[in-house]
Amino acid sequence: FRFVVVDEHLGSPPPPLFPPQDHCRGWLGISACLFLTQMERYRSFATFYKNSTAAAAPFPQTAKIARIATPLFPSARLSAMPPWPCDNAMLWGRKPATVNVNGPHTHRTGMSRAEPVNVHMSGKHIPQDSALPMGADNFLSPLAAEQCRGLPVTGADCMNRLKCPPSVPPGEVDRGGTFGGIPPLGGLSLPPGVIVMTTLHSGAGSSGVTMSDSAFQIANVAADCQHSGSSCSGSPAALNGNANTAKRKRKRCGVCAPCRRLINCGVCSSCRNRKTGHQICKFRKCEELKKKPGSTMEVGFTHALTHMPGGLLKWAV
DNA sequence: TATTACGTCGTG
DNA sequence: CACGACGTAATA
Repeated sequence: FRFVVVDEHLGSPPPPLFPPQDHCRGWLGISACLFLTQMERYRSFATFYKNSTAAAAPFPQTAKIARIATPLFPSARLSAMPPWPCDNAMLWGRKPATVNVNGPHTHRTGMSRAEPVNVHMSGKHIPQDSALPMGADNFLSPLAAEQCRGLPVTGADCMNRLKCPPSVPPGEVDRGGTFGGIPPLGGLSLPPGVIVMTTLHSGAGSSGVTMSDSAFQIANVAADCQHSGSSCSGSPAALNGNANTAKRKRKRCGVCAPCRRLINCGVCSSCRNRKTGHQICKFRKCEELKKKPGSTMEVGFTHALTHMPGGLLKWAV
C-alpha cells in the first residue's frame, strides 16, 4: 500500500500544512503523514480560517465545524475496501518499494520490489504500470539525475527536483487528483490531510497484499504491543513473536532519506564497484540497515500508530 | 535466469 | 573503522 495525502480544500487555497506546489507536491513523508494528528489538523484549520478571512468568507461557520470534525478516515469503518478509486496513485514516483512495514524479520511475499533507477542503465526496461509515466521527458531525464547526484541531498530534495508534470494546466485549480499521477477522485470529497492507503496494480496476481491486508498487518502488530502491555521496545524477534525465527535479510525501511532517494549516485564506491561489491549506492543505503540489528524503526512506527492522538490507527483499520 | 542488495569476512 | 569481495536471499 501507499500513503497518499489528499490535499483537497474546496473553493479555497490549500491549508497551511500543505503549501500549494501544483507542479509537484513532492514527498511529504510517511512520518509527516502519520504525525498529522487531529490536534495538528485542528490547529491547521483554525489558523487557516483565522488568517485568511477572504478565503474563509464563503464558508459558513457550520461548514467549518463540519469540515474540521470530519475524521481522517471517514469511510474506513464502513468497509474494508478502499472507498475511493486511487488504485494507481503514486507517491514516490516509482514502483512500490519493498519496505519494512511488518518488521525486519517478517517476510511477506508478493510485495513488489523497488525499481532502482540507475542513470547508467538507460536502456533498461522501465515499467510503465506506475501512475507517473517514467518517460524520458519525465523525472528520469539525465538532468534530473544529475541534479540529484549531489551527495548530501535528501530524498525529499531529490523528489522535489524531479520533473513531475502538473496534473492541470497552470492557472487552473486542481480539484481532482492532487498529485500528478492521481486520478481525480470524482465526486468524493475528502478532508485535507486524509491519508489514503492504496494498493497498486503491479501486474496480474503479482501482489497478494491488499489495502486491508497491509493495514491490518500494521494494526495487528501495534495492537499486539498495546494489548500485551509491552513497551514495544523489544527486539525484532520479540516483535515477531518468535525468538527462534531464522535470521533473514533485513529490508530497507523505505522512509528514511536514503531510502527515498530514487537514483544511484553513480560515483560512490558502491556504485563504481557494483559488479563485485553487490552493494547499494552509499547514498541510498537505508539508515536503519546501517544500524546494528536490534534497534529498528518499526518500533517507532508502530508506536506512533498506536499512540497517535485522534485514533489514526483506528481509522486506518 | 538475471538482477539487486544484505550479511559476513578478510584486509589495511 | 572503511573498504572490497563474496555468498546468497529476495525479487523481477
